[in-house]
Amino acid sequence: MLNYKHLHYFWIVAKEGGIARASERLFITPQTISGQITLLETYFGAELFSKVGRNIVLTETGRLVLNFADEIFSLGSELEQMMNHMPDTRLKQLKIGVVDVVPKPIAHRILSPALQMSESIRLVCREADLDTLLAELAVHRLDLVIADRPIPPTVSTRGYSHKLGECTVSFFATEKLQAQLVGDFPTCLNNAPLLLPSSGNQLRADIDQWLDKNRLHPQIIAEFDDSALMKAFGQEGVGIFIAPTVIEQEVFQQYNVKVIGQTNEIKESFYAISVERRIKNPVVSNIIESATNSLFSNK
Amino acid sequence: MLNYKHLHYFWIVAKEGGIARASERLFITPQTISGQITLLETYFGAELFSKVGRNIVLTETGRLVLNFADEIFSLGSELEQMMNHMPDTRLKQLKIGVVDVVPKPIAHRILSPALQMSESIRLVCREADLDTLLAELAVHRLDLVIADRPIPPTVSTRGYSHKLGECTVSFFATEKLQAQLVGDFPTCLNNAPLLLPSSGNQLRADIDQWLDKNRLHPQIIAEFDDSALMKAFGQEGVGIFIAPTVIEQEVFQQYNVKVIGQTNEIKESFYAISVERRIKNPVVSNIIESATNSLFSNK
DNA sequence: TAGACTATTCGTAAAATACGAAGTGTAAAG
DNA sequence: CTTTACACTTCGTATTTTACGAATAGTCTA
Repeated sequence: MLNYKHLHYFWIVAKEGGIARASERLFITPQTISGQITLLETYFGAELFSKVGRNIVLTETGRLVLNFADEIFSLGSELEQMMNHMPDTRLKQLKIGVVDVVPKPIAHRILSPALQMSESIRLVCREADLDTLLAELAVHRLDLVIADRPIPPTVSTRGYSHKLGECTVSFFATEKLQAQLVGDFPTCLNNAPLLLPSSGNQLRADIDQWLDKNRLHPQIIAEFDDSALMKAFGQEGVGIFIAPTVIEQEVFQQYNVKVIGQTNEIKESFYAISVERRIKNPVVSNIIESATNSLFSNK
Repeated sequence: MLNYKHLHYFWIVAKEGGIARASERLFITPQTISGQITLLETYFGAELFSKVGRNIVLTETGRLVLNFADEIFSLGSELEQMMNHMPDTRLKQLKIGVVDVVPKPIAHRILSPALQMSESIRLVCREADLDTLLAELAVHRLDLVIADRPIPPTVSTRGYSHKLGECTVSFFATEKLQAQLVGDFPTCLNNAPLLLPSSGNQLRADIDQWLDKNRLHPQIIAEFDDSALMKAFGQEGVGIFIAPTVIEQEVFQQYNVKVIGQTNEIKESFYAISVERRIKNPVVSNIIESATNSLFSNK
């Protein structure tokens, strides 16, 4: 096994041009360095330095080795530098995956308890589709996944879904678009332009079922994986979109739209998915507990 | 100072996915590895692994460090591999610089004693102009320089010139070119096409002086740094060229030309230049001795 | 030729690394 | 639900590696 300490001494000696100068820089006596370099030469089975006068100079082989040492130790010091400039990572960081169909204000409500806890923690949020996040959860790259549905039985990943709560949804549209609608809600949805979550999401299935049951036939303009992107389109008056009733206020403010109707028949649910049945991480259990108790209760 | 042994254990553990498996591969007990990795984490001031169940997994920081470790240790094993496949470099290699104006057959004659010695040595020849070679000699990248002149006093480089011998030169030309010449040698050189070593070489200075003294005015077609290149041009009948008389045979055979004349007034000398006055390398001293004694004596 | 300088060898001291014994916590099997 | 097996860790001690002081050998400079 190559001894990197020996190689390091060799490197310094080669760069300083002598054992004496290297010893001054390393605060190590010359005889030690000399000995260690001899050991390295024995290991390699090749002379790295040759004596000339009272000095030593690199042999051809030595020059070859020096090239490698240069690369190796510059990588090493790069690594050290990186670690020095790292914000102290020993304070726990909590890695959360949020399925992109979950509305951002909801995600914020669910996660905010983590930031209000006494211990200072770093929240690391990652957004993607459910499959991707479950895969990362499986290899412990995530501590928790926030989704709009429980873990699908078709997925091989092990995991436990904790229901956080459910809420009704409202339909939003810009004032201008609202004026063009004919009839009352929900009849007015017929032939109206509609923006929907993409297939495969729980909410989408519920919406489709509800539309079917009520014999409503809107014009589906677009489908989105990301709820925020959908709202951005909605803000431009492209179509009607759907969001949880509890975040009406945020949606009004942020997107400048109005509610055109609301139904109790569609419920959007939210789940926290973890690898372990019994949550051990205190922060995670706090999040789940808070959400279960008060997320959609009296707010 | 970063401990590369610790980093190496970290690397194996990360790649094997656990301390237990790493310990089997390294033939080192788990408790040692565990301890060393803890030391590395303390040094970095960051957790590299986090426990999950009874296993450990990389933290975000750990993944970052792993990237560096990957590069560092693949360089290391590349280095080891290189050293394993190296022809045993402990057998001495003799690095010789040959000034390019020195005719190749002469260089071969001078150096051949080195290859016939009992100890097996590797001869490393480098060809360039005198200045370049002297610079490399100064930093001990060469053991000896073969030149056609002693070390110039203008050069700051320290070094000692050992005269190896001198010899007369002959003028060569293709048969066809020879037929076109008018008059006897050396008068025939007037207006004849001539190929010469480039300025700055000792031989060139001698030739110029000789031409001047004999009131000869040849037509100088081209100048060459490299004697072999000059002969290659001569072979094509472009002009007359000059080479040591002692290698007439080789020149006839190789370049298909004939001698048109010879003078005792121009002598080409050869020198061995070393850094030390007293030669200590036995092979080098053998070369110098052999050349001094028998290079141009009775061959 | 003396004195300064560089590298080296040797024996010993200090530091690091490795191991055995024992302990903790987790997951899987009975 | 208990038992067993497994993965990692802690502690004290043995071993190996690394570092140093003293002394040697060779080289350059004044």
